Amino acid sequence: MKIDPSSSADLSAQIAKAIRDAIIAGDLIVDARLPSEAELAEQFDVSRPTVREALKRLAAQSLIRTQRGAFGGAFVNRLSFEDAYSQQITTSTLLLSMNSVSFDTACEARFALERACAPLSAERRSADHLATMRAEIHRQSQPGLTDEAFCASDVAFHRALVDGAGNPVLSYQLAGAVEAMQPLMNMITFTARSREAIVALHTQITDAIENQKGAKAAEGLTELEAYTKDLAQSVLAARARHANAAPQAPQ
Amino acid sequence: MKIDPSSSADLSAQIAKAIRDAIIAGDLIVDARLPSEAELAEQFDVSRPTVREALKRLAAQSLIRTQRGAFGGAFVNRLSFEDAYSQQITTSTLLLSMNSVSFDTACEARFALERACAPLSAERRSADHLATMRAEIHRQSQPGLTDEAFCASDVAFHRALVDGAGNPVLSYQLAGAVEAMQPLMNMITFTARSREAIVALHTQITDAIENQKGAKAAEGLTELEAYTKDLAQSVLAARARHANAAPQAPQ
DNA sequence: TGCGTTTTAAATGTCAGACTTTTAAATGTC
DNA sequence: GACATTTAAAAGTCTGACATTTAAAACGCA
Repeated sequence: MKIDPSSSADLSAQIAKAIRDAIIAGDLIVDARLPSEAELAEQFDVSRPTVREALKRLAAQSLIRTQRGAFGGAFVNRLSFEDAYSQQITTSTLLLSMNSVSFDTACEARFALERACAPLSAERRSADHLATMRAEIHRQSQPGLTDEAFCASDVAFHRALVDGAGNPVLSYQLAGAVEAMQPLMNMITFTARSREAIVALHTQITDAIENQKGAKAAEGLTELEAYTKDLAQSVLAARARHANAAPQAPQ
Repeated sequence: MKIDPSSSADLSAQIAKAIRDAIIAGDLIVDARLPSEAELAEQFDVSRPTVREALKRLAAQSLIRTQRGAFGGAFVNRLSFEDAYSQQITTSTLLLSMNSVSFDTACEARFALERACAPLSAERRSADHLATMRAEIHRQSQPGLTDEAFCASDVAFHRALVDGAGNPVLSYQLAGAVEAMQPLMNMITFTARSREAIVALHTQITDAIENQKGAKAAEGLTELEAYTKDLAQSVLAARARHANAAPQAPQ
């Protein structure tokens, strides 16, 4: 584990990279204790604050955890699925919001991935997953529901569908795709009418999953994708018309 | 943007969270300049090293970039697809290596996701993507290729297949699934015989993509998945037999 | 006036040393 | 042996300083 003193990069970044590489290469196994900050400072020939900055970088990626007190220190963290989920969601959300990705592109990706889960989910879904899906559909039919709550329930429904496949790796990958769409979905105002159609499609999909008809569930998802895209398009068109009819002064 | 001084959590973690939330909420837009470290220290009523640790946490997630010099500082970073790719790959790789995910589970997830791209790729693939796929197949048929080079070429082939769908969000999501498998794939020794079969399946998939037969390409991927799983199973079985025949002393 | 050079100030990067707080092991006491 | 006390190690934090980088401002020269 060495750093290049002639490099122009931040020392803390170099040190973080050296340690990260050691973890990825397996030189530092899970729960292994890193040397103390003072020892690392001596090893890399830098000051303790610099080492600390490097360690904070690793902590931000959940690669290490720190513990205070005697026999404390920095330990290689076992990256849990939960940690990976939330990182995935943060990254995906920011990626979508910062890169002017079109609604259609994001929507297409999300439903394509979700269709990949459908056959597995149809094969393996437990009573639990089905119950969750039914419960969320029921919630979505409640008239007084806010748009935010409807979207949250929508996410929960699709999460249950994905989790039904019983493959944690798949669930992890899909977490970003499904959850990161929520802010985009929130931009669409759901009328009572559109909610009805979505609930109908959700029911159709759930029925297919329950009857272990993977292909039929995938079809339902395709219909839902088409409907969502149409909805978004009409909302955007209406917004554009409104902007033309009553133009706002540019900010 | 406030922190809770009574919280037991690290100050730098709290500060990082406050800034991260502001970015996600859109209060800090892309390329906006954060206050200088000294100003942030005053705002949050902490010292500059503490602020720096918080900023390094954000830098580790590519949320900000820093620039030295007058009128430098920390700026909200536009999370590029490239940055998102590499984070995705790092996270996925560590997740698989640290959580005793079975080869079958990872393999299933990867091919399920890849099948989701097949119809889109068949519809939209450019000459470029097809050329890349053919070139990688050709490389894979070279007899002198090392196992590492074969695996790298395999990844490149599948990347081209995924990129052929022309959906950057999909490419981003798949990056982790495909690349993170490489270390697991490397554990399997490819004999000349198995390479032949894989090249044949790759050719079959490429032909289907070229002829815009998405379903046929998906079938090819299913066959490839089955073949890969079989291969892994036989390798593991052979390894277990060997271990029984000539048991190693436990470490 | 206009262009190139130099100066300067603001900001990050780094260091040294000190103090605080937490924690668990070691020690002592009943 | 169980419980309280001491102690030392380590992270967390602060202060203050210096080094380095960088772009804008000031300056000088033609």
